[in-house]
Amino acid sequence: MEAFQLLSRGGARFDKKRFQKDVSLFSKEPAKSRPIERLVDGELPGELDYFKYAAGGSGKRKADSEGVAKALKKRKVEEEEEDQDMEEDEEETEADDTPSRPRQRVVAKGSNIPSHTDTFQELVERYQMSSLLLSNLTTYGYTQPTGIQSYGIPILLESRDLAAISPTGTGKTLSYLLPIMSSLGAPSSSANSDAGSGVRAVVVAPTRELAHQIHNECLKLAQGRKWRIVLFSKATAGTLADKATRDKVDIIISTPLRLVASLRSGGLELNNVRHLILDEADRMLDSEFFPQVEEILAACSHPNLQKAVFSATLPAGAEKMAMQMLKDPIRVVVGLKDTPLPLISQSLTYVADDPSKLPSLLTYLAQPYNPPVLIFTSSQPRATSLAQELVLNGVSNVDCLHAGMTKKEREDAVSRMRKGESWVMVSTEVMARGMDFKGIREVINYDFPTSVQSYVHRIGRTGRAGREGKAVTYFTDDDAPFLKAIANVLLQSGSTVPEWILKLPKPSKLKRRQMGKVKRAEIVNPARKVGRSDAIKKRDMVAGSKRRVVRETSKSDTNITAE
DNA sequence: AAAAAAC
Repeated sequence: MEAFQLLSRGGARFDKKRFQKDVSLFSKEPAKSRPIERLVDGELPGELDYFKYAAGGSGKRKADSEGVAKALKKRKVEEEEEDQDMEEDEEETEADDTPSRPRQRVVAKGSNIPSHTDTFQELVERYQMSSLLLSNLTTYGYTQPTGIQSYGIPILLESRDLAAISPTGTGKTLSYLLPIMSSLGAPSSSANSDAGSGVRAVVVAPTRELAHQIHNECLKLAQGRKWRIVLFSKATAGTLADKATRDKVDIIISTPLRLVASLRSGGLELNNVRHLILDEADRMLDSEFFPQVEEILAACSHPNLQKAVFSATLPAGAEKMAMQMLKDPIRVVVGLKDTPLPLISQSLTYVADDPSKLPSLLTYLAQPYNPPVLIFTSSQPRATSLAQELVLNGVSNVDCLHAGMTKKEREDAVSRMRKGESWVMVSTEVMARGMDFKGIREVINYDFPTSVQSYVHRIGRTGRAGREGKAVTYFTDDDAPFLKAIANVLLQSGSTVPEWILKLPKPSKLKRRQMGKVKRAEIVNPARKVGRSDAIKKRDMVAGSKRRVVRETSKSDTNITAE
């Protein structure tokens, strides 16, 4: 492993000049005002109207396309009905982010919704936010609140519970950190603190790396104040066993299991916690994490506990759980739920089978590309071996990161990434959520994501804070059953999908057949055949012009955005 | 639906 890392750092093949030339060649200036096509109700932008392709096709294909059209329509209708359902207050506006960013629809739903704010300054007058916080915001370049910030911050400052759904890279972290720090007032170490003793705010996130990143953000905001903000880890758990020390802690940022371990050992009390935040809420509420979250919830016994959940994705089941957990919550949705940012240009690339992936990737990396590139694989061993393969094939500055590595290895990998030393980072789902590497221009899904949520979060590592991004997803014949779901995500966020994908049998049908509701021998094979023959046709086409698939899907999406 | 992540 060490040898591998040395190799990957390898200076020998490192040709910086050539590399820089390549980069400048390919890094086009980000369009200042990107043309945005709005979705008008009941109407699709021409580029999205792929149904027209189906017109001359077979009945089957047409039916499928109509199915998709219906699904899209249905979703719209649902959203509208949802809006109409509300007897309580509702606010809907176009939140204007910084001029360079696309406007995104913000829908706030709930009782007595506090009005949003267009500036951070306003918070000083309205909520007596300290001017120190304001100046820290300015120092770190937060000039104007994003959609989720302008709505979420007042809600949290008015002590309301909140479920916030906002796309990747739109500033969710600040949306909860700022109100927490503002309403905590004086650090509990100060003499005139009347806040009682013990930890007063807890932020829970699913990975160490993310917790670490949130901690860093928190420290920035806290500059100039004697807050005690603790990133929970093995080391800090020891010190916190001392009650006197523990009582001076203001904010804890932790992964759930770490927190639960401390609760169980009796080394930690959360009975004075006033603010509890679940970041990446859908992940925190899934079957693996939820029992731990429940334990944390139970330990937060203060009657004035404020709870809030944040995520870019919140499937119906998770949302229900969240809403049950929250008290008289306000639900804020920015953009369209479970949909990536339109700034990310997405494409699907067919690679017949697993062995064909590596050559495709190598071909891709042999050409000028925009580093750093983040590559996702489906397992830790696959991440490791892919990274090794890339190094063996002469790719420079390859790095690897997964949860099987030691804490130190992980930290080092992240810091190399932050410093821009990694050009190619191979990783697993650990990196899928929340991580904010500003420079990432491209995400490659080497292994197909296992859910729509995973896809949305993975590609959300690029296109952050108003920048453009690119996401390529490899798929094989085996991925066919899940291809359509992802293809719909592309469509909804304004990227185009090769028309032939729509000919694939519906996932439900495939699955039903695989489950053997009908005789296997009869059904499974024909089902496979349908998928295969399409795939083979496509393969032939690809063989004829290797890059066409990529071209096809990515060319036209440069100018299309949708909400 | 399924792997990865949490200690």
